[in-house]
Amino acid sequence: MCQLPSVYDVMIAEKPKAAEKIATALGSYSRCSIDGVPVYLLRAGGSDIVIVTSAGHLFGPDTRVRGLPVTEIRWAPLWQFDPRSRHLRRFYYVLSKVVPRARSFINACDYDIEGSTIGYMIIRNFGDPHRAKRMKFSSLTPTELRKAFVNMTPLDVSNSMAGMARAELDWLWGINVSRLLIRAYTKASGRWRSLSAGRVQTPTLAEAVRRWKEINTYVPMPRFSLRATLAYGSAEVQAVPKGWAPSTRSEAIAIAEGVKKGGYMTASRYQEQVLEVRPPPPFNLTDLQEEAARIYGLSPYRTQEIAEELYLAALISYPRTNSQRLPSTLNYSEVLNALASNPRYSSLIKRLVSETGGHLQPRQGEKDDPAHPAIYPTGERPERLDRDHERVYDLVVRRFLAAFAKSAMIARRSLLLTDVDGRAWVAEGEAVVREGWLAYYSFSRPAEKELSRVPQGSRLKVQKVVLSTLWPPSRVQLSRLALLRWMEANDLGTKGTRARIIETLYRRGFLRSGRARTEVTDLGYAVYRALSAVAKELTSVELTRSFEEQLEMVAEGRATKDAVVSKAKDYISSLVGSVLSKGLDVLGTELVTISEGGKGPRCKLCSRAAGPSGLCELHEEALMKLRATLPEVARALGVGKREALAEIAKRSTTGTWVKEVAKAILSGSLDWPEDQ
DNA sequence: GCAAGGTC
Repeated sequence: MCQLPSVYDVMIAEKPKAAEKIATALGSYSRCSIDGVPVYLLRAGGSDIVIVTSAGHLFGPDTRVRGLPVTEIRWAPLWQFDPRSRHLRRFYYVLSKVVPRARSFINACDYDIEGSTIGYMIIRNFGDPHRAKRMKFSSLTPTELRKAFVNMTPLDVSNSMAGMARAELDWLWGINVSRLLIRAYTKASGRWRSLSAGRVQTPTLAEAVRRWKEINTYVPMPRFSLRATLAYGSAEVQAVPKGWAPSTRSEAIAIAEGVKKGGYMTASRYQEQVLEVRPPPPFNLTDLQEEAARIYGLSPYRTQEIAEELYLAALISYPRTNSQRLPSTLNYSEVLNALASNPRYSSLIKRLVSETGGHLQPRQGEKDDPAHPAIYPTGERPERLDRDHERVYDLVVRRFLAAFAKSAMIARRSLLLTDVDGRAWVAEGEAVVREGWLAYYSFSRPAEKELSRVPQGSRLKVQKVVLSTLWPPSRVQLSRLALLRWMEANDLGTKGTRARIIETLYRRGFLRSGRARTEVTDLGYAVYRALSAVAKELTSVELTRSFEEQLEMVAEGRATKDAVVSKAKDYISSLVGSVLSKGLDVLGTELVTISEGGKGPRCKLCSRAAGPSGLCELHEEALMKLRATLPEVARALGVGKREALAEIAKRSTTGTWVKEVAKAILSGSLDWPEDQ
């Protein structure tokens, strides 16, 4: 239990870890707890301070309205209506006991609009915004926190209003359009199903659709690769064309024969270039998710879950960060010493200390985060971790060690050659000449390849020339990781929500993991089409950009939250009204004909609704691309169109719909205008 | 029940 002073100022932190850091920074404190929620007591600036904490948002928008449209928003404690927020009840209880009795209130949540809102809502519900101040800090370091305490500013109400506006706009768009989808689906199919739309998830679905179409309508263009094996003494040298490529198969064959007949190539220049490769910066969450996916195939969401568990076990620092920078206040050698007690890292750390001579200057990245530094190991010794936790932890430790190590030195060697007809060829080699950070973080080690030094003018005997026809795969990717990268590049969602929102798309059945990659389902495509027809703004990142502009106006006091929200209410109500008044037809038709079969003509190649051509628009698009590319493929291969079509139908890199179209033409079940 | 944003 806690004995509170009779007069005190209360300081509200966003999360328990921050409360602890603030307490530590401000002086010697005593800590007690109520219901397991920590409370810190200390004297600072001549008064008694009580530090209490939330655990993220404590309040959120809710409504009693069940129908459509819904414009009534009530902010309510999350634990009262959101089953996943039940843990917040204890925090709510403690805040409701400690805050009201305070003399004044300090919002010490992270300095961003979400933090401003978290603290403001607590002060508004349990205290009094007129007797409140704001602490502004950009990191949780003692110096910064002390500075923020001395330089407190008036409560930043307009930032909180911007945060509330963000929440209300997201909620209005999300709840209304989701309900509209569900209702249309239920009406058209007679079944209930959970469907959803939102400012972040719907543009992400739209991007998945774009990529899915690209991949499935992809027609590979054959490339003819030549590889000459040359002998230099007892060494073998592999040479490939330099700066040119045969454009047809017959040309490639002629060249291969000419080179073989010529018998030798002449070395024109041997070059060696040593590249300095700096260590990668310490991890932010996205980089960690990328590496865990690349190296271990972990989904971004799984990686995030694991990182959060490692954080709660005090093994690593706060993972929901954008920063690639380690705090200068962190005692690096203390962390290294602690890590060295783990036999797994002791010899690596010994090596690191000797290589750096104890001079620990980490590589810092470009990206920063106002609230948190990059992810680093605390040095705490892990007890027992399962395989995936162990892997993620190991990545964090090694990336941390690598940050202090020297650059790697990579020698790129190349040998320029000329064949008897004067064409240029090149043989390449790569070697690690100094390991540097690669010794600590070996996941990025280049594949080494030898290349002996050959003096200029030497003749190298041609042993063989191999010609292979390549059908390069589409460069477009569709996977959880690819979508995550796209979201980050477009500033969609936040570090903490991106992976989760991607999972939502899978959970709703909009996306599905196929054999090798992700696919959009018929349902996902139907939802995308339906929304393009009735709420186009939801399908693009522009809605987020327009939110950002409006929120900035609110934060700067050039617009009020109520004005912005009420405009959105009007807009969404009329959107919902117009869809409802048309009997949900547009939505329902899209949802049902595409995902369930429905009535009307079917595509000759699948069960989707067909257009006038007898094909659905996806196979139609595949047919068009095939038509545009086929002549070029046939010319490159030196064969007729029908034979080229047979080749395309066989290739594993060909897009699925293109393959289906090609097979149908070959079997005669689909007309091919070019034949007539 | 539907969003997206905090964080346990």
